Amino acid sequence: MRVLPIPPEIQRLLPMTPAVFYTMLAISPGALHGYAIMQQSATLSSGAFKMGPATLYSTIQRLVDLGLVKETPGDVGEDARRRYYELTTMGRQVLESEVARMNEVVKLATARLVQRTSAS
Amino acid sequence: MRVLPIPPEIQRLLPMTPAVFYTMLAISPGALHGYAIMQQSATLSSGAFKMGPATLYSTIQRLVDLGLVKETPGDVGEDARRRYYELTTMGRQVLESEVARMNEVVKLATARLVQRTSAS
DNA sequence: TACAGATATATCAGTAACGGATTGAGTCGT
DNA sequence: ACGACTCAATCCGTTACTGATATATCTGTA
Repeated sequence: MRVLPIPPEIQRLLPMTPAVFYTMLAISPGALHGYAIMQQSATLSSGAFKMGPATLYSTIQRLVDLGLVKETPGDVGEDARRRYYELTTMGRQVLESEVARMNEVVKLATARLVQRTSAS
Repeated sequence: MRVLPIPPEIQRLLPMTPAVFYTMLAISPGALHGYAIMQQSATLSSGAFKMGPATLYSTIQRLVDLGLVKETPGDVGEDARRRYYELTTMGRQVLESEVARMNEVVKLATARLVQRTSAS
């Protein structure tokens, strides 16, 4: 399987902020419209992360500009207001690389949190 | 082992931004001074995350104000400029809860990234 | 003891990201 | 045809981040 190199302007947004990460994670199995992305983000984080509409739409716009997300037509006969977004191939790779980084960090942090010294 | 509940004003900063997370992770095994925190953050992220001094010191100040980090005296006879910071008990709990969240998300995301649909 | 270079803290000014509130329009049940 | 909900979108203020820069101190070395 071929993996394109991630260009530097994309590298700059790694590690991802929570808004970027949950937005991309929400649409990773398939296209979703904005409102659904908001709801999915809350669900995926067990309610810990609630994105407002301003954050959502500005984040989507940024990701589209960067070529990580693209708009796609929804099914015919559906709510005409809905605008669907999905990951591009590069978007998927970037998300995968972010998940890999998080996986490393979690292992590292788990080990680190054992060797405690002092605190108050 | 007793675990204090995390107050709502702290919950608001979860999920953590990269700057907050790496700062806290850097000092999790024991107190470090600012400059060392900067270097550790870069090391812990394999060079992916490089914090400038402005981000570092404003982040530290915020964490001190929130009671997650406190300044502690360094060893005598050391470089007098150095100011050391360590996690408070609450800070450690918050970091632990963030790591737990990340662990969940990684599992969830790994599963999600398998069930791919389409992309370009 | 003077100098160079690395270490270390700190702030400034600007930008990027975020968040709450709100608007407005379309959908659906009754 | 009314009200409740869904959905996209933007306004405006705040928070967080960044690069550049300033200032001082420490360490080695010649």
